[in-house]
Amino acid sequence: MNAPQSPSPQSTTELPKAYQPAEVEPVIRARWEAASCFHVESDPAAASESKPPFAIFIPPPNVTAALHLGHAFNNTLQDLLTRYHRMRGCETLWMPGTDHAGIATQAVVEKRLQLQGKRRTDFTRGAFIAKVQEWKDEYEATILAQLAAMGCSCDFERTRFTMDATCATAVRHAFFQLFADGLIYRGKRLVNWDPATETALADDEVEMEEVDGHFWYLQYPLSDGSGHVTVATTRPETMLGDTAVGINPKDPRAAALRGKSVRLPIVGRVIPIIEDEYVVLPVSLGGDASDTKAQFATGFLKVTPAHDPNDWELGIRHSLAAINVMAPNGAISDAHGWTDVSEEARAFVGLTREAARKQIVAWFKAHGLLEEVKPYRHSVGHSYRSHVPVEPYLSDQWYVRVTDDRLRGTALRAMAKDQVDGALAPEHLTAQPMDGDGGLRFFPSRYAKSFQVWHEQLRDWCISRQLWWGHQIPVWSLQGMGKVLAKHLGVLSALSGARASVRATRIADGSAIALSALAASQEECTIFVCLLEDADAQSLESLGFRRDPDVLDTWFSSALWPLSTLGWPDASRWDDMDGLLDRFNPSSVLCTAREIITLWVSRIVMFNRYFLGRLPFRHVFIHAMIQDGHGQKMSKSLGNGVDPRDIIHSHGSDAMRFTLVSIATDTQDVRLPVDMVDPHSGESFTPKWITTSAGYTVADARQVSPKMPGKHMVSGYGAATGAATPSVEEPLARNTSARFDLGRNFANKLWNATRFALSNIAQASSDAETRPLTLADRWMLARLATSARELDAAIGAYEFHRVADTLYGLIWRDFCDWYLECVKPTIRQNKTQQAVLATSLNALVRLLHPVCPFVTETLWSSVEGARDGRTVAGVELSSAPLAAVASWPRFDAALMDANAITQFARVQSLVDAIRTARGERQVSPKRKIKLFAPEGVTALIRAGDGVVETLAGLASVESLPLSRPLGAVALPFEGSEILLDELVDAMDLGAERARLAKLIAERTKQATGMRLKLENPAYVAKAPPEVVEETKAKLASLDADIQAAERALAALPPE
RNA sequence: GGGCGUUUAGCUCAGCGGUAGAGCGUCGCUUUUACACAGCGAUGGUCGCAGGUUCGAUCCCUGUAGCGCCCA
Repeated sequence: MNAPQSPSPQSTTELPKAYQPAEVEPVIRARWEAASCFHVESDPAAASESKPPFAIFIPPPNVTAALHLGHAFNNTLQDLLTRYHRMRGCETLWMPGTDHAGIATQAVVEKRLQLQGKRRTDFTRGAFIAKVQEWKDEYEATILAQLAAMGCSCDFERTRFTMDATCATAVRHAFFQLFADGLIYRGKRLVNWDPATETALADDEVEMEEVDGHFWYLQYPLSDGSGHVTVATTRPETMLGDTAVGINPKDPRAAALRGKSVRLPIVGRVIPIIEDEYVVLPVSLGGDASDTKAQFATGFLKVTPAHDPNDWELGIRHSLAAINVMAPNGAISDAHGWTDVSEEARAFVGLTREAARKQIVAWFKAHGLLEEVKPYRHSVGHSYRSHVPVEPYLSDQWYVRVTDDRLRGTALRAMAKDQVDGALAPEHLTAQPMDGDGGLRFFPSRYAKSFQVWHEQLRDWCISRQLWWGHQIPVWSLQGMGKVLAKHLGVLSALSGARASVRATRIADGSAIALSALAASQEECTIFVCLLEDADAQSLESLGFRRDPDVLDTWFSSALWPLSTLGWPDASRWDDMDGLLDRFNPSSVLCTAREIITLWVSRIVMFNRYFLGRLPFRHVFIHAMIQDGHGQKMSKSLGNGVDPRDIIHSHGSDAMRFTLVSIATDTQDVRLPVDMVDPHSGESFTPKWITTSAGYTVADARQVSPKMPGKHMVSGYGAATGAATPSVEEPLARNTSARFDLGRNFANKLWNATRFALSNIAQASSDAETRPLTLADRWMLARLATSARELDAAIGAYEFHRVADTLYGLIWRDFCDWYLECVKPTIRQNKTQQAVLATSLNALVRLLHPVCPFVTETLWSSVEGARDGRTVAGVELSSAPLAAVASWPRFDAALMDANAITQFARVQSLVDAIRTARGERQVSPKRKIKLFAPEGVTALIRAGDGVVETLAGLASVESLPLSRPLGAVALPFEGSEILLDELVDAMDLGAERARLAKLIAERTKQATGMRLKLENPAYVAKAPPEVVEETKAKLASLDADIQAAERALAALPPE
């Protein structure tokens, strides 16, 4: 860090009347940047002061698009934690960066090319990647600018990107090690295939959608001509690849059909009838009537192993062929494994799957083999990217064997013991105990279950993607007869085992073959070579080896984020990274949303533990998802996502942050009603909503200016869908939301309170004296101390709305509404009080800083200056050049003066009672009144050092006179009667009677409730004694109040 | 079909065993030199519904309905 600058005392006249975030924020950001105060040094000596480490890795946002309010929420909470721990004296690192988001980013770039009539394949791979890179550069810059605008205290000098050299090196090393350790394999499997983008999708990239479809009932003739069976299918087009018909062995018809076969229509293929428990029995034959499938089933199942995951399993059990009848684009094809194409079938080759479905159904109908068609609503997997139905597709893919105990087991064993539901299965516990076992904790705890269940149901992870944008798989392969391939082994052995890992498989069934057995093999085989360095590729390629064209699933690189960003596996290769891995991994907490638990959290835990033997983080904090005002997730395609810069523009960064913190409860979702800002008038308004065909409520693409009906604007929905194009005449409207008024008003309140406090301290009288602490002083210090404790507890529990509530109550309610009002008459003469005020203000600014860094930093130098020479014993506030590096205030326990808190609460209720009496009668604040009260109350008022007189507008306080003054208003207070005289010129006797009668009725109702309770012997016997005592005390107080009110009523002159 | 969450003042949400709170909104009063992005006061709720446990339920349990998300 740079040398601290001494705070320059600012005269309060420099502070404008209202807080102007737009003017201040860039200045403050520059100040932080100049001080480099968010950067951690790599030099291990810098960490030698035994500062505890605190680290957060940002969930790297996709470079697909700019950040929306969901990200703002996520990052605000991370920044709160980061700034808080920095102030607490931790060595603090918040690692920023972005994610390349393979499919999503490639898709947006391809979409953009499509508008120009071009396709990805019109370019070379390198040229296309360059285009994606341009997009990435633009959005990465946008995202980083957004983070900075939000005030995020990231170590921006360390910003990483999942495809930069540092991360790429980590990815390469991780892949190599997993490959060498046998945890990566190549498999022919059914994958979730997106025929539009022609790539495999992970399970979690598939979205289930309800679709209105049909069950078609197709007759397949028995090959011996003895009849037919009827299969029910939702996907008739796949029948071209059928290789069996299944029947349940419990089906009474099974015995008669045993050993028989069917001649597949159109194709002519003769396929067996097989028996398997999996086949659903129709309801008529004893099937489960509550199972929809049983209601539609015929008992005969067409089995298409190459086009259905369940059929694939059946195929393995019954050794059936898997015949793939589709091309990667989803069209019927005879070029991808289908060889017995009949003349009749040839007509269908080349049709899209949709067309093929129609024509095959038509064929069956035309040939009298379509028995029936029934409508059927069912859920169908769709690509989360292209939104077309996903095709189960047979292809060669790379997998990570995450089901291995070395991965899944370590992730499960990492869970905190008390968060594990039940007991972990023995197969997850076979590995040796590892550092970090039981050390992973979820907040809120219920999310631990999602983590656990996901792992228990885990399947191997398909990591290859048929894309160009991403980390290309570092495996080179060559096919050929085993003994021919064996000739290359000499060259391969020249590559050291530390640089290359070699494996061979048989093409026929994909089974492994030992390299030593290759020379004797007559079979067609493939040699796979995984290289650690590209430098070795040339020698392989000269032998005819070719690199796998696919890239890795984005999550593979994301999963390495806490490793790769710190230079793993070898930090010495990079500048300024020595020692970081050991200091900041494990990190402290991961902050993210629940949708990421499976995609990301799980995989980071597995990888970090596998490669480093450590937890990547100790805590996982899952926050709510921000929805729009209609309960819909903010999404790019709907354009209902709000750019945080819009909110910063309308309300300021601190306002946005404070409001976001205040809505961070532990629920799953928070709704944020969104308004629009008219670019023509600058006024915000509620846009005109429409409902899309998919049922979403969105702001209509074009909106009319509410103030200038001739003018129009474009909504986010309009821009996102292309339904309207923003122009100079019709600009894109910014969003805003009245919810952020809370934060804006709050920041402004602090601003003005500070102006006021500073001016009073600055204009202190020359004859000001040192005096004992007043009740209000002691109370304010006690409130600060207890609030600081509450903030520590709330942050420690990741219950952030409690942070906002506590700060709001402390600053607005306690400090502004009460303390400042209390000290107004005395502050200029009372040196002690000036010290309390300066100290309180200073502590408040520190306590608020993690939530509202800009306004607090702006006020910092003035507030620090005002404290100069004025400190209060028991409050520890070490001086600092910037709020960002100031210490978190510490308060001696002795300051938590319970007596001051109780007594001040009595003062407050007395003031409230008098104010209510004034308010009810609309008495001007200028009018000073007289109070007559019994000794207990006047003692309290004396203890308040003038506070009651000031706040309640009292001219005098006197003992109760023997005779009640005419026109005095009586109030019950703490069971006795107090009189307000000269409150009104003429008493409205009727209103007075009504008020007292209403008061008596209310208290009597309450008292009756208490009395009934106390008359219940079970209550007195079983309720805790202190609760019973409390009830008795309350009842006594109510009764006294009632009596006082009755006396007052009786004393009113007759009408 | 399984899991999770949610239903509390007009709106957005806290509270989660001792007969209900906040912010905004609404309605009064106040332009009193910190703040009208304000102050003071008021109005407003049979805490989704039905059972149960308990001396006592908005809070715990069971059932039920609506809404939302995740997984199959």
